[in-house]
Amino acid sequence: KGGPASGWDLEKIKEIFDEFGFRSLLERLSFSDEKGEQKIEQEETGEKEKLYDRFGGQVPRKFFDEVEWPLFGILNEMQERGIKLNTNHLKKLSEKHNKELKKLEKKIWSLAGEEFNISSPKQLGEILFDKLGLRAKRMKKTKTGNYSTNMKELIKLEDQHPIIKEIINYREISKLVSTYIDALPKLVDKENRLHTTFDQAGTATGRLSSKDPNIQNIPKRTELGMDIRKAFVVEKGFDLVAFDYSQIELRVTAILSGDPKLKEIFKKGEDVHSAVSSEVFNVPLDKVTSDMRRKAKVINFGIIYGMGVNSLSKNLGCSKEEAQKFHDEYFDDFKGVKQFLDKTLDNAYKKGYTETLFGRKRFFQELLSGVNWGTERMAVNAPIQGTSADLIKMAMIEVDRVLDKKGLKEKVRMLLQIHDELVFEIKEDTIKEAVPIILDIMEGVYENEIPLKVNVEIGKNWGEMEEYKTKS
DNA sequence: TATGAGGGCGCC
DNA sequence: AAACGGCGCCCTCATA
Repeated sequence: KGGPASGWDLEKIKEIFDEFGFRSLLERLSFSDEKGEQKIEQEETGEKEKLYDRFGGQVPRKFFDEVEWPLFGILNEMQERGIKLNTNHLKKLSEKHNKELKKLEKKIWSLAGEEFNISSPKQLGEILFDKLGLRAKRMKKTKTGNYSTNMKELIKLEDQHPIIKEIINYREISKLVSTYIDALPKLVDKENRLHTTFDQAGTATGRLSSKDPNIQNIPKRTELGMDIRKAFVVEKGFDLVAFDYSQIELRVTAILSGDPKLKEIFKKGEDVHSAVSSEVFNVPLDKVTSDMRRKAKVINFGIIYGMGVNSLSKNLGCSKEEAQKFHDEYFDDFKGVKQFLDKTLDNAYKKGYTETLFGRKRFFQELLSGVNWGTERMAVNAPIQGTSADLIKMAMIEVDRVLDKKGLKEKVRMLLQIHDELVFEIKEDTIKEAVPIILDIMEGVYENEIPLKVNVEIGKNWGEMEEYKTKS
């Protein structure tokens, strides 16, 4: 059964059975009695109710029957199919960057004047703060009272000592090498395919999570990150196609709040950060500078995350007074958003839960017994993040249904879901037919005033994707 | 050898 | 004074 300490994992057992051709034997054994049909039926309903229970009353029965349960089968297919990994490419990256780590290690040691474990925050802290005596303003401390050595703190120290730059460099490389470059190849099957496990009911908001490996946090921000993505490849004769919802959480915010200005921005198809910037800073759209847009972006994210004035000022790198000004200005411009957030919170305190557009609940027992600032932010975020999760789940089952109906499932294979993005492996000769189908389903999954927009990218690997334009 | 906490960090 | 939502995994280190 694979108890917590046994080290056995049901998927692994299945794989082993497959490998030795025992799977069919297993199935014959399980279903060989005269009531075979009935038994299969029972096991299915058993599975279904088991999954339902795992949601712990968070999803309405109807939503479960129509979305979550059909999704269960789809996720299983995605997991079994897996995605192809170019392990040779990773092997090359591993050699190159492990060498580089050795070099950096020596350099750092010589700058420090002694050998130590750079990967140990404790040892690193002793070198930086005790031995070298580095200091900065407002240094953050860890839970255990030591000075933090995280990225943000290191940057503050950067111009004080040449060692910092090297450590930052070392950090990035060692993170990506140990977590991805050296770890992923160990997890592939005989065909070099990587099989994640999606957890459908594991998050508080309704999102999926992914593990062994977590395919939802593959690097992409840095050059080395994109190099790692290049190892995610397609089978010969196929293309990798990624469909990602543009600004889904802000669009959902517009849907849920009905805020006229935010709605208008999306209806006009404007760049939301620029448009919000134009409102908040009271300048015409074409006078929005890149710095103003950057600030608006921080504010937009802040809304989604229930950010307060303090963290806003930290993130913008401005004074609290200034942040307060932006904050007030935003909510003055987007009164509907303000009302929505207030109402969400009010409801959470009254009922002890929040709800998505489709009735998925997240419970906050602690709010029933009084004010709780930490929880408030989660309560504000839950319906936004949750509704987005609902929408993409709905799109997934509709895409699967249509592909099945058209007999395209062999040629159009859904591989991954990364929260607002679906990745497919599509036969080259089917791209033209399949892309518009998937695109339309995703954009049309919830018809309303506010358009949902999906961007499409195509390539032979996940690190070299190009925009795909459909003439429509 | 296994577990859990701590620090840190990858993604959306 | 004031740390912003959701995840999973790496290494270190103490402990069992």
